[in-house]
Amino acid sequence: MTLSQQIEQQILQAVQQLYAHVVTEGQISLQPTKKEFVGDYTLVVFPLVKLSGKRPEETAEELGQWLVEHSERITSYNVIKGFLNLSLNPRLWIQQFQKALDNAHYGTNPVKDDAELYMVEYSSPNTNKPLHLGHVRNNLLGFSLSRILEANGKKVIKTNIVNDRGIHICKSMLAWKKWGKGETPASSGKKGDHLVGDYYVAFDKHYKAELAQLQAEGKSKEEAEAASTLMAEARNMLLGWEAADPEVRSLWETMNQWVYQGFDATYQQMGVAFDTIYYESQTYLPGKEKVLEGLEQGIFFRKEDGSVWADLTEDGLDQKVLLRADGTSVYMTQDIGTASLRFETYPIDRMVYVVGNEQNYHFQVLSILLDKLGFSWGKDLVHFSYGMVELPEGKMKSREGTVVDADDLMEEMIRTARETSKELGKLDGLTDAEAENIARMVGLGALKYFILKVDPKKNMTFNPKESIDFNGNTGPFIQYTHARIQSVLRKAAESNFAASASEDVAEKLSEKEQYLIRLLTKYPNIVAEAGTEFSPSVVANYVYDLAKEYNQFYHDHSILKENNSDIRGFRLSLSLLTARILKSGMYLLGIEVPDRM
RNA sequence: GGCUCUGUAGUUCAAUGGAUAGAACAAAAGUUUCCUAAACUUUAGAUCCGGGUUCGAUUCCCGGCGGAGCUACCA
Repeated sequence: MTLSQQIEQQILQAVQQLYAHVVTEGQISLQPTKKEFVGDYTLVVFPLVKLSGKRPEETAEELGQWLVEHSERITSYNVIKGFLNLSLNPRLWIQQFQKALDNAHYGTNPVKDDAELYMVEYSSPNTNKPLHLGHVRNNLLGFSLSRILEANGKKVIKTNIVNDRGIHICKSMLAWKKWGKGETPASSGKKGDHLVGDYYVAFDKHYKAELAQLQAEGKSKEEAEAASTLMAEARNMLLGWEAADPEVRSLWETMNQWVYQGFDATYQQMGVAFDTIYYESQTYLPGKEKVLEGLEQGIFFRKEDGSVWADLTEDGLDQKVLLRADGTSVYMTQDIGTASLRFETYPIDRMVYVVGNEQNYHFQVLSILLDKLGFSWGKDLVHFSYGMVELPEGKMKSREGTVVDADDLMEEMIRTARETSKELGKLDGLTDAEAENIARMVGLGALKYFILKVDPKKNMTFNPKESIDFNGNTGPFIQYTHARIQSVLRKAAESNFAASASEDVAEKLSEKEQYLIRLLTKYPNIVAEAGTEFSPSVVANYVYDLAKEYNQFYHDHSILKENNSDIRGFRLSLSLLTARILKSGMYLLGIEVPDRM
């Protein structure tokens, strides 16, 4: 039982004794006392005045008196309006603190054999272009969420669905065939995903030129699109792919391999990984089967043109196409296939899709369709829906060249970190490799923290030129605090100063120290909240608060120069636990923290 | 039109229905003989509008207004 739960129990008793009413925990509103008031926990008494039949202040007074008399834990109280502030025996806090210190994995729960299995899908790229800013948010959220779930004792399988087939892929292939002159990543020195992306852009450019030409000849836009030979060739290539034409398949495999090598490099730099990867080319056929089975069972229906549909009007939605008139599959078909394959392979308890909120409707429909098909888990799937990343000038548009490339962005962040470190003279005495590693951690830390501190469901604005700072509420601020503590701990070790947590210091603590202890002991609640809310931002905001609080403490108190060894030892413990929690919290965000910077 | 999300300082973000709405950046002014100044301190600055529920509303409900997205035989 946690400290606050123990207090709650005693409040329940107090209410029962004083007012002869049995209340449950849910009716009690106990919260940590705000900084500007004296006390540890605050009981909001307004909800209880009906039971007491007295004014709020009077009720609070009575409860406060009873609690001080009957509880060893509560030493004093004060009443402000309807708020009863309770002060605890300071030794209780030292005990809590000691417990945290003794647990190397404080705040997280071990994953047991019988734990629930969560599968988390994220990233989900297309193989026709490199990853961009939108993918960055997706990847960071998916990866962090996986770690948060693990910290809450869940088994997690991280997965990715790669959209590796379709007309868009054929466009890149066709452009390469026409204008590539045999260029390869090796021959050009380009990253494979960028190289393929360049041909996707090249297709678009030539296609536009062709349309302009046709329109200049007097055709309407629609006529021009219908008459385009380029598009016809691309479609023809897709048919070739579907028919397993060896030449098309061979080119497809070659170019996809280039892309995967590029993606792997990006994922590695970003620090994210997957346990298993699915490819649309392997799941669309099983998806078709499921749809056709559904058709036989009368769950779906066929229109005169041959297309297959689901009627969701009873669910308040529209009709949804599942197979085109020519029998080919759509996005939904493939997602049905992927889901059923996954559930056949793994004993999944919860399927979590990390996908942008633009697809809310898609997942609403997917859930219903899976349920109709008889998959009991369908209605339980979780769409972790996050907001778009917008630029100051609005949405990213590849046609207008405003897409922020993931590789460029990371490189830019690391470069800035490198330069800043150099300017601040932080690199003295470090090898080049050490300096570079720090620049990498700091640059990526700044980027990741910037994105993860925002509530996932909100759209966010990203200004490539101004957004990312290294001061204030940022990743580097937290990393810096950690490095600073490590420096103190190194020096303490040199002087043979030991960390300790004697209860005798309890009465001697400053307000800052007391507050820091309270903040530190909140960490398990934060991890739990992040897990139930599916929200890395909860962790991000907490580690920032903690770092800020520690820096104030650090500024106001001497650690190594403190003569009283109990106090010095305690401050060392405080530093130690802060560093450990900062590191742990940042780990949950997928952010590394350096020991010096 | 319908559905979903969203609206907080100049800007980017916080706030289980609770006390005087917190930070950061930008602006102004300070702190280095002392454990890392990527730090610390101070000043100025905000809940889109109108109703309702409540002892209490940034939060919940209704109605406006603004922003984003979906409503594809693209993924």
